[in-house]
Amino acid sequence: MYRYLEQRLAQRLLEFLRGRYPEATLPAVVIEQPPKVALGDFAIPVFPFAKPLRSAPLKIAESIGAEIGSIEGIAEFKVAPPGYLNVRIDRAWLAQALARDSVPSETVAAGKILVEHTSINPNKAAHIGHLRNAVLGDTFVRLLRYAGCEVDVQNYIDNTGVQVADVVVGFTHLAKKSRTEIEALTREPRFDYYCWDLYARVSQWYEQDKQNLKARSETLHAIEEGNNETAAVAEMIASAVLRQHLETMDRLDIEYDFLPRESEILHLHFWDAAFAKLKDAGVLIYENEGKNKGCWVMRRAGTGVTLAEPKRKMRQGAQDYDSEIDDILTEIGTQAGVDLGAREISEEDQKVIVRSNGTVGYVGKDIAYHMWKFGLLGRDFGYRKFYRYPNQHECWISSVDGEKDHPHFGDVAEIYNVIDARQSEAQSTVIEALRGMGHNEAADHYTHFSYEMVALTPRCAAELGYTLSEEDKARSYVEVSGRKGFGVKADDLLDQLIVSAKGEVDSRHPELADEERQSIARQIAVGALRYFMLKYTKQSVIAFDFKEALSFEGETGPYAQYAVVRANGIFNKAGMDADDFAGKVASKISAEDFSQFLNGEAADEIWELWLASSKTSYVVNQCITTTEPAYLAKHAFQLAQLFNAFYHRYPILSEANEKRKQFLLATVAVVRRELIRTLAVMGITVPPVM
RNA sequence: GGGCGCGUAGCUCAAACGGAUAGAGCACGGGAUUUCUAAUCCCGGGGUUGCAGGUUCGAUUCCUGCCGCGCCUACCA
Repeated sequence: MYRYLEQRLAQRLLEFLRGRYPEATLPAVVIEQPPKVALGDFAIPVFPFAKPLRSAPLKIAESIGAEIGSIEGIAEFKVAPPGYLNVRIDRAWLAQALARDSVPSETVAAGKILVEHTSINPNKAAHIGHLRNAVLGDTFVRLLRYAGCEVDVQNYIDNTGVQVADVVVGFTHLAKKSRTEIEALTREPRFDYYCWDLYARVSQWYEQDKQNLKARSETLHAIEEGNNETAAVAEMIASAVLRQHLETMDRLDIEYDFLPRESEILHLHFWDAAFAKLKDAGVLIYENEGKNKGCWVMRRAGTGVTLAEPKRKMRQGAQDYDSEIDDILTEIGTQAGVDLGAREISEEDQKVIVRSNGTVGYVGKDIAYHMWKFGLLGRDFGYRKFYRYPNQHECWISSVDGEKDHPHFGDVAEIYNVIDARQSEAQSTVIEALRGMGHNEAADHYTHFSYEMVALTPRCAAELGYTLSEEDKARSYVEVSGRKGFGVKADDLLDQLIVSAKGEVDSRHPELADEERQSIARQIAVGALRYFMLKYTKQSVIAFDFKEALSFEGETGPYAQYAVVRANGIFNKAGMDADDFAGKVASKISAEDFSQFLNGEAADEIWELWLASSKTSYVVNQCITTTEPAYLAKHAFQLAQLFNAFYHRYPILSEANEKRKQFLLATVAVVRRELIRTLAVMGITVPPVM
């Protein structure tokens, strides 16, 4: 509702200004939120209008407030020095709309959206870095779905890379296991943990003697080749580890629709199709000399002069974009002696796509894969059922020979790739390749959802028994490394959270059956973990520390869950059903009652709760446009915090004035509803008791 | 060397688009309801937003330079 009102206000303001000052070129109207509710609910800084209108900010604010006329849902305009026009929402109007839970119709962009996340190499157990990726990705999927978008979720599996080869080498050369022995191991519950250790051992083994690396290249070659014993073993291992990753993520309620694998990109010759198109478009250049002699190379993203990017940014950002900029940029290019059609790329700006031996690197495969995503490749995967979730949801996997009946993946309008910041150059290269082939539309709808890594604090590393170099000890964090077996495994962390939560539940609710306490503990653990991964903004490196991650107090998931449990407690005590009450709120409280109980300074505190409750869709929208789910966590925390203060200050069931009691119950019901929704988008459910 | 990012309270982090007195949590000190209540609430100390300039009515936010830190920069994936 808040978003709806903001849009309406912005529109009316624009109409008014255009009508009132037809000659003046006016800056864009910005609508902000005042620092305090007492000031108002929206704030419009009018400073930018002072110069074009040749008038003092306060005067302008005054005239707008006086002349704009009435707007439904807006109560009044108030001028505030040094130059703000503050807007008060009609509190009763908004409360009624919220009580009815009326959702203004929204237009959703047409076309399917593809979100790719998780993408763990299937050669070891998932660790906390992977958890951040999966939680961010899954939450973004939920955000898009909440906004009404149609979304496919993909988890890309690199099952033919060196990482898988390494663990195969571990089984064959170090553990010396036969195929049947390995097969038996894959059925063990923590096969991925076994691989975790083996992978670390293999890395050490390579370091002991560089000759050992021969085993790696032979194995890798055999895997890529396919149709042999080594490839079959690799496939068996990768599939088993993948299955365990899916189980791990399912513990956090994270599901996928499709698992495209590199092996099919290879065996279905996606690259051949892409290669031909890239050569035709002149994106790839054959290098005749230098260190990259005999390779097909591409210009590294971000090097050289390109006009497309700055122009696009200007178009999006500036309303007064002037086509003259076009000419200016071309002029600059000419003066600098840059011929945009030039084929020469300096050696350091070259990115090798096809090696001199004719094999393609991973960026090349990624380009082909992304052409497939946008339906630009002219080829498709085969599809096979791979994993059925307990809720019967089917997850498909790529296959050379697919099943006859299958859903259609790919060919989407927009994609989001949740991949950590270290890969931003590779991502940009793929985007530039699309642009180079003339697929600007696709490139514009390609978003690298970039985030920073999860690292360990030196203290945490010490707790886990790792010995650090003096240099590392001095750092504020140390990068995790699957190769070294250095990190916190996802399942271990979740197990630890569950144990910790279970202890709390046991002491608080000894009357419950153990099974029930276990289930509550799981919900709390998932809430804590998912919240923890979401509360940091994407570009912040999470320096992981057990103390922070295991906390259930303050700005945490359990804090927010607890607020809902408290709200439920009120209704339970009153012998009412919370959802049922929420559905009838609108008919129970008249506009006069709302008006009476929400207006006046004393009501500001409760109004703040209603106002915050109205912001869910506003926040969801903000999260999507900025690809930043952290705002959602902030919203949940704010709702919970306001509610807890309210809960403490206002006794509800003992309220003598019956109308006021109904109003207070309505407040609880609406906040509860919005908090449950917000948590659901974060993938967090609420236990019956805590 | 080049590219990207970061630097805010003792610690971990907020402050989208430049806006009103830079906010939370943790930690620390003090306090709270016979109630729907303690995974909670209230109060308190804590800050020259790395440094120096610039643009602006206004800068944590934009620009330039410097200092410090991280990541990327393979014919690995």
